[in-house]
Amino acid sequence: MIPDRPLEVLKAIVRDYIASKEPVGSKSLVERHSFGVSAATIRNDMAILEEEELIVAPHTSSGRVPTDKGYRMFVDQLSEVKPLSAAEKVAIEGFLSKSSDLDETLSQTVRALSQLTNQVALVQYPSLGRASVRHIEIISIDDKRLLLMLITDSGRIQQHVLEIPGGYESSEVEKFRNMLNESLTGKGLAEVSAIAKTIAQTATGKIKPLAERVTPELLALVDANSQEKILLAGTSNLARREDDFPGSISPVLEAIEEQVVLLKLISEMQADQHGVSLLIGRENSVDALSSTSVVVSGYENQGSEIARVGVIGPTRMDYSSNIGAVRAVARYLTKSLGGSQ
Amino acid sequence: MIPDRPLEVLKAIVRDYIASKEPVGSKSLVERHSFGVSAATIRNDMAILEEEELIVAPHTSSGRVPTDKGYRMFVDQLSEVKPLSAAEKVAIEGFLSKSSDLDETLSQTVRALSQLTNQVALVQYPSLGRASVRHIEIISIDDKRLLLMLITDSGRIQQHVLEIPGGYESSEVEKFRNMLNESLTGKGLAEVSAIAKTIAQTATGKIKPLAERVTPELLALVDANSQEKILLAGTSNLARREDDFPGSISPVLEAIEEQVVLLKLISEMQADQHGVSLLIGRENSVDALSSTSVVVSGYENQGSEIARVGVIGPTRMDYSSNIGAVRAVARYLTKSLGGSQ
DNA sequence: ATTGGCACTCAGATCCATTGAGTGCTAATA
DNA sequence: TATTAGCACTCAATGGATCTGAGTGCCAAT
Repeated sequence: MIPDRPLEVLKAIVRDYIASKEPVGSKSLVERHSFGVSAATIRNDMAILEEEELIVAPHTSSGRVPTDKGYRMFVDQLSEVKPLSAAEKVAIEGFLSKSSDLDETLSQTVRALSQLTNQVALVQYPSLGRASVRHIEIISIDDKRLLLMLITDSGRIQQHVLEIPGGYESSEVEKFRNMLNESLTGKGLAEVSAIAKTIAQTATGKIKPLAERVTPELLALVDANSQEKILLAGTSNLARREDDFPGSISPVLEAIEEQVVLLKLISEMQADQHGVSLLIGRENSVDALSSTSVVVSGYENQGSEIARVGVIGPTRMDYSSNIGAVRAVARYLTKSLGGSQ
Repeated sequence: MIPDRPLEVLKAIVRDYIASKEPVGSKSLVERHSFGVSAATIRNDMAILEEEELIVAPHTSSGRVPTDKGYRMFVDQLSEVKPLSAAEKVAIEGFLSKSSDLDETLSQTVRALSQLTNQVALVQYPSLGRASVRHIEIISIDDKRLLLMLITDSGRIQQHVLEIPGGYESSEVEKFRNMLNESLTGKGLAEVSAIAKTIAQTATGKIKPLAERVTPELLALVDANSQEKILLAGTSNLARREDDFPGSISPVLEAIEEQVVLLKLISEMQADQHGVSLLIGRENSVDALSSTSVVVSGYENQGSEIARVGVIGPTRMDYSSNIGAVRAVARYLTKSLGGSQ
């Protein structure tokens, strides 16, 4: 275990390094913080930290820089996160309280979070999981085309236009729609597939061709709905911190645009203390993101987590305030969804 | 007017500079192209070009670099654009032929274009303009909430969830919906406002409160529909060309994230030759975009342009192939919309 | 356990000379 | 008149060489 003062030294190093981006040395450390001991003593402490691979020297006899492990220890020690300022709270409320529309709410949220943190913000759409069918609608667009809609209880709406080359009769559509809703409303998305197939098979008469045409599309919608989706905002915030990335930022941006990878990443993260979960540097498995950290939290609807929201930025980030912001936004989001659901 | 050979020299300079990013000098010019004259002669020609501010020397006695004006002259001289390769055509077809859903089509398009050009691609959602109402739908979500939908003939679907605190009766909703559709279907979005208000005013009895609640939301939808929207893809392509931007890329990325600005920009562009329109460098009014060029084309539905699609990249871009790609994608998009509309 | 002292290290800044691609000009040439 | 060869000149970039200073590690003294 690491003794007390060395731990304090680590914290000081992390804070100073985050603030200055300069490797921090024993002397500047004693100058800026009042440890009550000499630089030589601090050096001894730093030797311990280096031994533990919590800090590292970029080159022989230069200041030290925290390692991923160092950052990790730092955030794990973080007993309290920086609360939002009143102004920030007002800003969030203003952003989120306006709409009862899921799409709008999420896109406003992600923008708010990116502005709040000056990082790239991301929010995951509520997906499959425990989502269930709230309503299925089939709307006639013209004589040959229908609009099929699936609304889930998480508020997500998915639609698809399909063509019926031979046309259709609206009474049949009506009948079929009612059949679908009667047997599917309230059912979990996972169950939809089996039930819908049964309906399609048992359909008779004029409805049969319609059912055969619509059912696969409905399943596709369910699929699309269970397909994860992410909203991003503030990519330029990453670019503004160019020098925090060794070579070029472009691989980082590429990785972030790659939604599949990101989704996998944030889905696998487990919330720890503060209800927030984070991956620091190489703790995540994506190579291009090895000098970024990800901070996410879950947001809830009806008491259970439905998706995640967070930020991604350089490892050298202000963890305390980012954790605070992510947590706060996640809560507001939960509240905002709860209110309108 | 500029004589023939100097013009050829300009073209050669642009091409070489685009390829190498190095200021190009008279000697390398005669080496790489067969002008049949000596370097000294080329130097004289270059003096003319410099006089006309078509090229400029980054520092005294270095090679020359095209100015915005030089690029402009270059593209205006461009008699034919690079056609897509067979492979590229196949790629586009593969991308676009899959869906009849506007959202999907556009998002696939923008991704295809960004991959094709290795630039940031953008596509504008069809908006107001000549769009008209195809259908209005009101769907009951639960006993206190309705989903209001507006479908335009451009295929754009806009929806909004609204709460009716006091609940509603489905027969009234039905009746009101029919009223709306009867008077609004086929009408231009611009006319909707007036008509809807009349309906709301003439509504009587039980429908009245419903009408009063729904109408403003409907207008908001029309508004949202006329509100321009842009889809972006491939931002990391810009980052990959970092060195083409003097200071840092981050202001460029910021400007691109600023949809309002971008929209204004591309809306004001007038198609010239090739059915494609471009802004080179400072020809656009956005300061942060002074070292980028924008290439856009319109795509059509039912014979008239409904929105635009294009790319944005460093001034030092391969205009020929980008123009070709944008034009091709715009055509495919028109075709793809036409086919399913 | 802490500290003052000291020799040592090394990245980064500064200075300088060299190099070479490129220019502009002039006088000769076709 | 248009082209060219020749030449002096410019200047960014390159590559040492040197200097500087923040910072280290270690040791002997407290």
